[in-house]
Amino acid sequence: MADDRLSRVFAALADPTRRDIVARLSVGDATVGELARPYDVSVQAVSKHLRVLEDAELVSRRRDAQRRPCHLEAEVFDLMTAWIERYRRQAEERFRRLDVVLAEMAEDDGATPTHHERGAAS
Amino acid sequence: MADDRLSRVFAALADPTRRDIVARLSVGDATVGELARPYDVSVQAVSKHLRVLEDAELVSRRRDAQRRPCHLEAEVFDLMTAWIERYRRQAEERFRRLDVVLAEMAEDDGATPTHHERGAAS
DNA sequence: CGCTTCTTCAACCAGATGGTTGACGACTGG
DNA sequence: CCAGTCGTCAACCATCTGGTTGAAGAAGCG
Repeated sequence: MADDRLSRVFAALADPTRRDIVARLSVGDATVGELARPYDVSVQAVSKHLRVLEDAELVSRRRDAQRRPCHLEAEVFDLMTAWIERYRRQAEERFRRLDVVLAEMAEDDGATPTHHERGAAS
Repeated sequence: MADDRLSRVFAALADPTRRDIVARLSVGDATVGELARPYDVSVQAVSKHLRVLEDAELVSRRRDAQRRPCHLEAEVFDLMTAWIERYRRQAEERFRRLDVVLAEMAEDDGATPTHHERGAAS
C-alpha cells in the first residue's frame, strides 16, 4: 500500500472489522479490550487494527492507567469527502456538458444519437 | 481483503494510481492504452488496476473494436459518502450531547472538569 | 514487593497485492 | 487474408496483510 495520507485512510476503511470499530467509536471512546470483546479474534489482532487506524489518523489514544482508550478523529472524514465530492462533481459536470451537446445536436438535425442512459437535465 | 461492496470500493481507492485513473475518468471515458500511457508501469499492470476498479463497480466498460473504453460509474461514490456521513454525524452528535452535559454541570457547580479540546456550542 | 490486568512486541504463517515478462485472443484495416 | 494493434491471461516474484501464539512492558492493587 502507498504511504500517502489518503491511501492510508482508504486502506484502513477497506476492512469490515475496522469500519465496525470506527462505527463503535463514533458512539464513544473505548479501550482495546472493550473493542476486542465482540470479535472472535485475539486482542492482539484488534490492537493491530487500531494501529492501522491510528496511522491513518482516524483514531487517537489517551493513556489511562494500563488502558489506552481510543478516540475517533472525525475530521479525517473531511479529507475523504473532499476527494470524493471533487470527482463526483466533475463527473456530473461532464454529464451536464454532454447533455448540452446533445441538445444542440437535436436542434441541428432530428437524429437521435446513441447516448448514455442517464436522466437528462431539464 | 473482505469481499463486501464497501470494502472493495475503499480498497480500490487505497491506491494512488487507481485514484488517478478515477480522476482522469471523471473528465471523460478512456481506453486502457490511453490510461496506461502516463504511468511508467506496463499496460498489463494498468489492466489489473482497471479490473480492481471494475470489481468495485467504480468503472464499467464498453466494447469498441479492439478497444475497451472505460467509464466512471460515479453512483458508487454515494455509497461511500453515505457511510462516511453516517459516522461523522454520529460523532458530531456525540460532541453535541457532551457539550449539553458539560453545560448542565457548569450550572450545577462552578467546577471545570477535564474536557475534549473542541469548540463548544454557543 | 509480587500478582494481576491491559496492551504491545516479535516471530511466524497463509493468502492477497502489485508488479514483471511472455504468450495468446479479438478485432481492424489495408 | 494477414500483419498489426489493443487488451487480457498465465506464471512468477517480492512485499504487504491479517491472523496466530508466546513473551514482555506498563501500571494498579493487595
